[in-house]
Amino acid sequence: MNYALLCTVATLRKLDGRPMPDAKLNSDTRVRILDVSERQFMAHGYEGTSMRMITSMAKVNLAAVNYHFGSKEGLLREVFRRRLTWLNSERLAVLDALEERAKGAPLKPSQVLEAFFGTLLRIGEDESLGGMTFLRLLGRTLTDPAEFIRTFFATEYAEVIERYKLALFRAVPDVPKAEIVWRLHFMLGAMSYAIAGTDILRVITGHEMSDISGKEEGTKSEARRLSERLMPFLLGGLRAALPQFADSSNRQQAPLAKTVRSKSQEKKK
Amino acid sequence: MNYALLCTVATLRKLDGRPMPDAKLNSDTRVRILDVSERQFMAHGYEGTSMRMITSMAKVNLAAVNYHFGSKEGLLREVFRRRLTWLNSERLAVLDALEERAKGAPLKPSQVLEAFFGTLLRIGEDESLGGMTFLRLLGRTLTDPAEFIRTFFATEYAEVIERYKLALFRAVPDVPKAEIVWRLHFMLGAMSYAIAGTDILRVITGHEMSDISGKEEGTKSEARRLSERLMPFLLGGLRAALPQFADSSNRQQAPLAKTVRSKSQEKKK
DNA sequence: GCATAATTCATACGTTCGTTTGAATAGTAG
DNA sequence: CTACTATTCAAACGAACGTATGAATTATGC
Repeated sequence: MNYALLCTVATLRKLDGRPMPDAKLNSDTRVRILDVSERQFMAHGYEGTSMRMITSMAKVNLAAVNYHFGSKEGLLREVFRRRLTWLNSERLAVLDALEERAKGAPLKPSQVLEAFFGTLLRIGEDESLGGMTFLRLLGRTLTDPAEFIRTFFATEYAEVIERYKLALFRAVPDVPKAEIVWRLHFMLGAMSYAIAGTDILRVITGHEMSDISGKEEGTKSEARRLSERLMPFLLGGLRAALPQFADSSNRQQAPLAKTVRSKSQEKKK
Repeated sequence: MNYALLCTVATLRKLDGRPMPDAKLNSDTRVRILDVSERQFMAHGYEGTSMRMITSMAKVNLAAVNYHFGSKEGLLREVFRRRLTWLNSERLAVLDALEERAKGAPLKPSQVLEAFFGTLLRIGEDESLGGMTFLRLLGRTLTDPAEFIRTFFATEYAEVIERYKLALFRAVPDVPKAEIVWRLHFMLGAMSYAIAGTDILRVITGHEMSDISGKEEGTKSEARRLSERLMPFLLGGLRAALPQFADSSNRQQAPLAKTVRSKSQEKKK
């Protein structure tokens, strides 16, 4: 399995430590498979995309995927790795630069969010980084229940999340840390979902959005338009007023709508 | 295909218009299949769940699904329909009650959000409405790229979205309508993602969240804890300061982090 | 140019998929 | 009981799945 890796190892041994030429890692076949896979996984999901779809559309032999990536799982991992390594190292670099310039002072919340989400959304403007295709794929895959996908993302994101969590703790000192973690959670969700773009809203109200915003923003990329809307929303949510904790007698506190239970059909015990 | 429906039609004709007895629609086999499917679709996704998983786990014959629901797609639709019809009619009823009580005055933003998201989250507290299992399934399926799923949700949600959109327009008059639609979009995402719960954050920082919040909230349901955190975040995002539109010369306005491009690896043209 | 490694190719393997079929059984109204 | 409908069941269908194999082809180092 994965003969390409075996060959690579052999080559490396012969090259005696010198870095492997990019040509090997960026062969036509490899990138064609990755490009097509990115698009197909985005359009049909991981399980909904077959190797035969990919190989026929990429005009390569059926066995090519297993040769170059070992397995379908290996292919998906590589599809993400080639984008995420850039993204997350860039995120760390941006944060490093900001903190260095701040000379120890806490960053502004907007700076932290801009560094984290702005860097991501820049991918959508740059086709060589994956463009909107990869952004949509990312948004949709973050909620995929498959185990190997979850663990892959967990390890791939661990360092970045940790760094930005700490930066947010310092940037928003008046919000409890646990609350910030929750809100980071929510912000990731708002972003993924907005990016995925498979939602109901676009079907129903999509016209309005593009109509109204289309006046002066015709030249702007989809990613930039999204970013200008998303960042204020995230900032507002991050700095929102704290939830007033109910008094310890937590019965009958419920604001959850139970107003019209009579109107709904009777509940069967 | 779908012999059960054929039988149903025949029965209805014999019953001459009288409502069909519930026993037919709620046979043991039917609900056992639906319950198991709900859980399996949640855990492994639609494509990742096979009919043999479902039927063996529900202890019914393999052909039972096709008999009762016609196809796998029909099964998924029914899994959602039996929960969403309650959810969305309840949402409409709650909104009706609120607007009636307000006597024509605009509702408060918190009321609208509470009606929309609170009603949803109440499902998580009530096992007979689907509980957290269904909430997670819903969150994960909302980003599923499959066409028949998207169109199903679009029609299923159309009326509710339209009503709540109008309510939000009136509740937040100082935010442009197009902006509100975007933010409704973002709020749906934050909620779905938070509900889906397969994210990176829970793996990395899950302990902290439950540690800190676990003092006095041990008795609260998972859905209620989520709701208390989510609603302030959504409110803050909904009412956030408007994005300052860049002047029409939209070049070089970019706040998108391009600070440390030198640090990242050189970009190949 | 020759030997060797790297890649491509056609083909096949063994599974598993969703669905169908026709007979067997359970349920029900007259 | 009888006639009929509704449901369950075991078995099989063809198709599509991910992967493996060994020969053929191309590229590479000396």
